[in-house]
Amino acid sequence: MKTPPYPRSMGRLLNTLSEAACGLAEDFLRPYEVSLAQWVVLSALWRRDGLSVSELSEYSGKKTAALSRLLDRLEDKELVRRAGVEDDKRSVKIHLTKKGQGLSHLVDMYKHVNGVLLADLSEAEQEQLFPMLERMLDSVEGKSKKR
Amino acid sequence: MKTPPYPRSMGRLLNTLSEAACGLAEDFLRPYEVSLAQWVVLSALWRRDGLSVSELSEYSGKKTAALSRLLDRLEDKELVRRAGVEDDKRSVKIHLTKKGQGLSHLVDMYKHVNGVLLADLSEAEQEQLFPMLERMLDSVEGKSKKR
DNA sequence: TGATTTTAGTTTACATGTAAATTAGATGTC
DNA sequence: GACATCTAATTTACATGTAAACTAAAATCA
Repeated sequence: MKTPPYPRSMGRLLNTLSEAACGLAEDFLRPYEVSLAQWVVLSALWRRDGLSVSELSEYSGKKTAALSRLLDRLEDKELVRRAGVEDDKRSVKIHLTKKGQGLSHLVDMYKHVNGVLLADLSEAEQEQLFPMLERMLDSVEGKSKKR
Repeated sequence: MKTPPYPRSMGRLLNTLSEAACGLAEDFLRPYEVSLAQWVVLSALWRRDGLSVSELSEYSGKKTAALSRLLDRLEDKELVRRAGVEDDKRSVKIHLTKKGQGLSHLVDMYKHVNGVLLADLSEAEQEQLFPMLERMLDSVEGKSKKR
């Protein structure tokens, strides 16, 4: 049973595209035994080490509850380590281990995905596409119950 | 910590958009106590009742393993019911209950999401946007390890 | 200062997705 | 017909996301 051609659903198209893009990323990361969710957190730390859980949440868009457990796994893999903060004992800063730093070249993973996604679009088309998508995002965020 | 402006990541943009669109859909469905994942399955059945698990898998893009459990919940909610097939006793057909049929107006939920997503794009822009996204999808599916 | 409210992070319960193993029933081939 | 193989669906183990409850510490304020 195929998706009916009309009326077209932008939501579904975005969803399919997003999952396809995630699939590419997962394929790329699989040899390194890092999940896409983990990569998102690591990529923040590769850019700036020692972020707090809250900062990672803001960066990644994930709730701290989700991060808490994800960080457990990154610690199990010895890619990061939690460190208490002297000034504010509620806060926890996350640091890369040597092993975690060793994967820092993966920070460019998204370029590989970008390359595949944009392979068939001209520069001019990309110039049109990005702003349209960004305006679409503005529309949704204006309507969203969150925020 | 904000997303850096350059280089732009199409993967991330698509992901953010997709999640925002899913959020809209979830908000819309919340009063009916139906999740988006459940809606996808129900929407297939509202169009054609009595699909098998495999057919639902093909339609929804979900693995049968995921559907199996999701259908358990839809059965718990008494929205669908499983029925064995005489000809092939491995196969299971899924039928809407009266209660499930009673929600069939939700089949148009995606139009609400479409409306918000496309609110700020002209007809002409939409005519450009859909084909570009579809070409992007073709690019990914050409590269994907799956299929 | 002492009580109240916020904030940071964690934990728990639940829904969902994947991969891999399992079960039972078709199918195909000799 | 009997054995090997394929297929449909389920089950299990695990990662991840959400919401809500919980803990501990900081900040506010009367």
